[in-house]
Amino acid sequence: MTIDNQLAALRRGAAEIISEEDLRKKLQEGRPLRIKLGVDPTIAHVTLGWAVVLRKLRDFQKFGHTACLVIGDFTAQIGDPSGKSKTRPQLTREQVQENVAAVSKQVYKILDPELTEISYNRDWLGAMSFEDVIRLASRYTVARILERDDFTKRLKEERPIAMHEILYPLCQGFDSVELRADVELGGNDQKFNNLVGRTLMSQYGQDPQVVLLMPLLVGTDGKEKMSQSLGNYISVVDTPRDMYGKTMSIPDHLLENWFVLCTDVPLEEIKELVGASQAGTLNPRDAKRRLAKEIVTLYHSAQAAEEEDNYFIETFSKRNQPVEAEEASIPEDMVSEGQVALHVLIGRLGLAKSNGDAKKLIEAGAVSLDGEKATGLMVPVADLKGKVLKVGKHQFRKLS
RNA sequence: GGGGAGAUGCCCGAGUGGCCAAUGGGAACAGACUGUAAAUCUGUCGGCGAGAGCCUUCGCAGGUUCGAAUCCUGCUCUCCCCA
Repeated sequence: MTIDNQLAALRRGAAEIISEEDLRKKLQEGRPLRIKLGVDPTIAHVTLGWAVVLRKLRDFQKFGHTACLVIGDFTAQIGDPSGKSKTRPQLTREQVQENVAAVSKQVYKILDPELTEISYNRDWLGAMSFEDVIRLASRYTVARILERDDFTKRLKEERPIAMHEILYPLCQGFDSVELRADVELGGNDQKFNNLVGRTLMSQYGQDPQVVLLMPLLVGTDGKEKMSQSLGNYISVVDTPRDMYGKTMSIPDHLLENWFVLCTDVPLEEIKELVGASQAGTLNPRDAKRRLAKEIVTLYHSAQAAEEEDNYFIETFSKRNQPVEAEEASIPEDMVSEGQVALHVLIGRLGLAKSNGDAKKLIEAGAVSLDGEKATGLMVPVADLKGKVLKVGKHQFRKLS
């Protein structure tokens, strides 16, 4: 594959490459490049948002380059200074390794393990003496650190900035020095940190890394970036049903963004799909169905995607009872005098946050049995068995 | 070191002794409408309980009072101004 073709593939979806010329030069050297990606050890899921960057990393692997994952077990104590997170407790190496082991199963759904190298930044950051820290800190100025958006904003809003937070970008930058990274990948919000890496590398006499930034994937809520803590995410290990359903629930304006960042559909085709749905010649819903199928195919299978598409049309478009719903049996101890308290049952089945919540849902008309709205709380068991209980828009249980 | 302001429910923000589980907005959830989209309208929005009601919440710990988010004391944290 020619360098131009490689570049084109790597450029797909990228928000910014600093700089493309540098990247070209590095690619021309013909050796396996070291592509760095920082990993937050506190995460439990690989979300589609993170997958955007991982998929880009995989693109590099396809061209024979090495993925260098840096587990930020040291930096996690600080927490990226978004101002939201407080200083977090130090995790033990064991805890971190457990998390990493759990998450790497998901990561390798995307990455090639053969070309992946994992390191922990506590190994070098934790070993630094106070003197080392001072020396590192002297390489950067306060004014430049405060250029970072978060800091500027917090300063203006009179919100606190702790001393250690301003060291965060330096820590991350130093990782690049330690790893001798050729390229650092990141979400667009990592731009500042990654550029610090460039500066520090030159200061330490290294060839500065190329920074490749991917746009942030907007979450299912259509507003915030997809993240675990906001709950607006799809995990790569979500069931095909959830994955498909959540995708269908994203706002239309996300279509293009998601197609480009989450699928391998060629750009020209995406343009057509998006154009047609905007022009009204294609129902945006159908474009979204395509998107949902692509995503399910990627993480499960084409067959699963087909099945979920059918299920979706049958259950939601045609509003039929689901053909197959998860079975749930009514616990014996809940039956008294032949009656069952419906809200308690819903609570017990985990379909609502609490019994009180379940009661409110019933009052709001969000609960139905075989399509009939439930009204009372006490229901004879006989009227429940064999019926499909629906709670909210998409939770179904076949009672037995 | 000195002076001033502040900490309220998921978030923002009212509330200065009883009518406060706490106005309002946002978020969230649900209903209608739809395409599990958007917009709009409606309802819910601390927990438990069939219910009466009970329990927990207004930075933390004590105190005053029949009664405190509201008053007093101590503590913790944050911001601003001066040095």
